[in-house]
Amino acid sequence: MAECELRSDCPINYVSEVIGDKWSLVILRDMLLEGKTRYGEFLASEEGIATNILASRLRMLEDWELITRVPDPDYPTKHRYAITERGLDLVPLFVEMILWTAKYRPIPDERLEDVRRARKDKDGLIRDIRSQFV
Amino acid sequence: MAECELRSDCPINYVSEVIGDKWSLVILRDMLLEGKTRYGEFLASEEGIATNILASRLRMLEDWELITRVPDPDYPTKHRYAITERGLDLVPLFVEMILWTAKYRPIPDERLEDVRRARKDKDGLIRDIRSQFV
DNA sequence: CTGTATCCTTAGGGATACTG
DNA sequence: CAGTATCCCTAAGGATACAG
Repeated sequence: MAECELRSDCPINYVSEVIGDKWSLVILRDMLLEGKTRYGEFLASEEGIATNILASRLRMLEDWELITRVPDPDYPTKHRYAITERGLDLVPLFVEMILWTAKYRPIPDERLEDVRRARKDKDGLIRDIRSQFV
Repeated sequence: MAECELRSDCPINYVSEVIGDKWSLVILRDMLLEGKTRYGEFLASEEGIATNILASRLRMLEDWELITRVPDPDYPTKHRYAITERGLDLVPLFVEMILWTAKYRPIPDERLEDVRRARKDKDGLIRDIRSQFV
C-alpha cells in the first residue's frame, strides 16, 4: 500500500492524505452511492473529471487499497472497479458528510431520502449501503 | 460566503470543495482537537505548513464560515481564530475519521483516549468536544 | 469502451525576506 | 508575534489526440 512519507502520524492528517483532494471523494461517491463500477461511468459524472486525472486517481485509490480492479463478469477481456472492505468502512464518513451539507444547503432530490434516513436511523442506512456490496 | 461556481450540487462534492484539500483539515484539527487559536500555533504543527499557505487557508476557512477572527481577550490590538457553529458541526466527521484510521493504523498516544471513547460512546465524545467551544 | 500520451496553463506550495 | 510579499518550482489538471 501507498504508505510513503506521511506528513505526520495524526489520524486526521492520514485521512487528509488519503482522500483529501478534489477528486477522490467524488469517485468514491460514484462507487458507494451511485453504484458505478466502470471507467466510462466515472468519466460521465457531472463534475467532469478529465481522463488523465481519472486514471491517475483510480490508481491512487487502488494504491491506498480503497478500490480494486476486478474481472468484468460480462466481458472476460475487460474489468471493473470494486470497493474494498477498507473503502466500505468510509461509508459512515460519507453519511456524516451528507448530513453536514444538508444542514446548510438544499439537497438534490436523489439524496433526499438518504438524508431522511440518516436522521432517523443512521446505522441502518450505513448497513444498507454496505449490504449492496457483499 | 464562498459559494462560487461549485462543480455540482452533490453534498459529497460540496464537502470535497470546502475541506477537500491537503491543509484545511489539518488546521481544523488543530482548532477542534488541540484547542489552537493563534497563527503561530498553527504554524508550529508538525506537518509544517508554510506561512503563505497558512494565511491563504485561514482566509478560505473564514470565507466558508468554518472559522472566524475574534479579538484577542489578552491583547486588545491582536486577534485569534475561533471555530464557528458550522465548523463545530464537523466534529462528527472528525470522529469518524479518527475511527476509520484507527481501524487500519496505529494511533498516536494523544489520540488513543479519543478512539476508546468514540467506540464506547460516540455521541458523548462529540458532545464533549463541542462543549469546549461554547 | 478503457484507457495513454502530450501539451500547456494555472494553482499549490516551499523557502525566505520583510513589515507593523 | 502575525502576517505579507516574492521568488521559483512542481504538481494538478483541462483539452485533446491517440491506441488497444
